[in-house]
Amino acid sequence: MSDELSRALATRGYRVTAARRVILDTLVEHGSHLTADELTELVRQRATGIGRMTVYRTLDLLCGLGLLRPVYQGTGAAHYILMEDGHHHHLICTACSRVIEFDECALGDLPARVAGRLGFRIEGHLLELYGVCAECAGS
Amino acid sequence: MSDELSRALATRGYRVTAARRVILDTLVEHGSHLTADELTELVRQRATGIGRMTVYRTLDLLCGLGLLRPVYQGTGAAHYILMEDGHHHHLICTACSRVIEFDECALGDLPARVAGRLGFRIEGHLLELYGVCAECAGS
DNA sequence: GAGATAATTGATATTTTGTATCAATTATAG
DNA sequence: CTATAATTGATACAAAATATCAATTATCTC
Ligand SMILES: [Mn+2]
Ligand SMILES: [Mn+2]
Ligand SMILES: [Zn+2]
Ligand SMILES: [Zn+2]
Repeated sequence: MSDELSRALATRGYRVTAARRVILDTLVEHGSHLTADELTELVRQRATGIGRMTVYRTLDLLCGLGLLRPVYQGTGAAHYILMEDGHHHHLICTACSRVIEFDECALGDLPARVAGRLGFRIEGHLLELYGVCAECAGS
Repeated sequence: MSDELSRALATRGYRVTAARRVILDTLVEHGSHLTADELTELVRQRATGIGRMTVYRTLDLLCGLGLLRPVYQGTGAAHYILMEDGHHHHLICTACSRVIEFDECALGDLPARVAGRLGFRIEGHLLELYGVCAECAGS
């Protein structure tokens, strides 16, 4: 929910402005995987006059809070994924670049083990599995 | 080793040219996390006259073969990580952006389970754990 | 509510990063 | 060596990200 993102901003002293609200709503409703400029386009369909810079800055803000994460998905632009509950998981076809999400998160005690050894406090993770999808394999 | 990368190119019909050899050597010896332009700089210290495009293309080639992977590490440019044995693991401090590698790979049968369900043939993965490092936490 | 204060915004300019093109070069096969 | 095709690198271009700053807006104090 975009409400959660709003609250996350608010509790850290950031203002939840009209522009930011539209950006967050659009981001959440579209379900991530957007680039900054793609998001700007969508945002401008809802509210005219929102600057590109504001979108970039809002994305940076969320990234800084660990709620969002830039990843590559083929092109040169960053695609942003929401880190709901701190994590996100992808299955990516290296042949057709298809990206599939999956929820299963069976890392077990790996994060805790690694973190403990190195003195980290873990907050989340991104797991991307690479392979060849059924369509691309059977050709 | 850069020999492995060379062989990977060779066995797929790509020529292992002088320029490519220097690029691969530099990439491996420096131990990844470089951007394309950073790598270009380093490459040019070893062999003058190597074009930026050749570096970009060689990186693309390796990415296409699943031996390399672009990730974001703060800046707007792609940082390339070597996918030795098909995988790579990061521990990233969200406070200071420090990136630590770890080898431990205890995903268990997760890849196989997810892959089986969706008809994927898995070739590798990237796991990034996000958190706060000891230095940043104790301040 | 009015004014002071500081955060935020968006236009603009600039830099950085990535891509397309193409003639010249180089590697490989025969 | 010659023919062929892959590769290269200069150049031009496009896309993406960042810097700047005056104008606007939100919040706080009164
Ligand atoms: Mn996703
Ligand atoms: Mn790494
Ligand atoms: Zn596919
Ligand atoms: Zn740190």
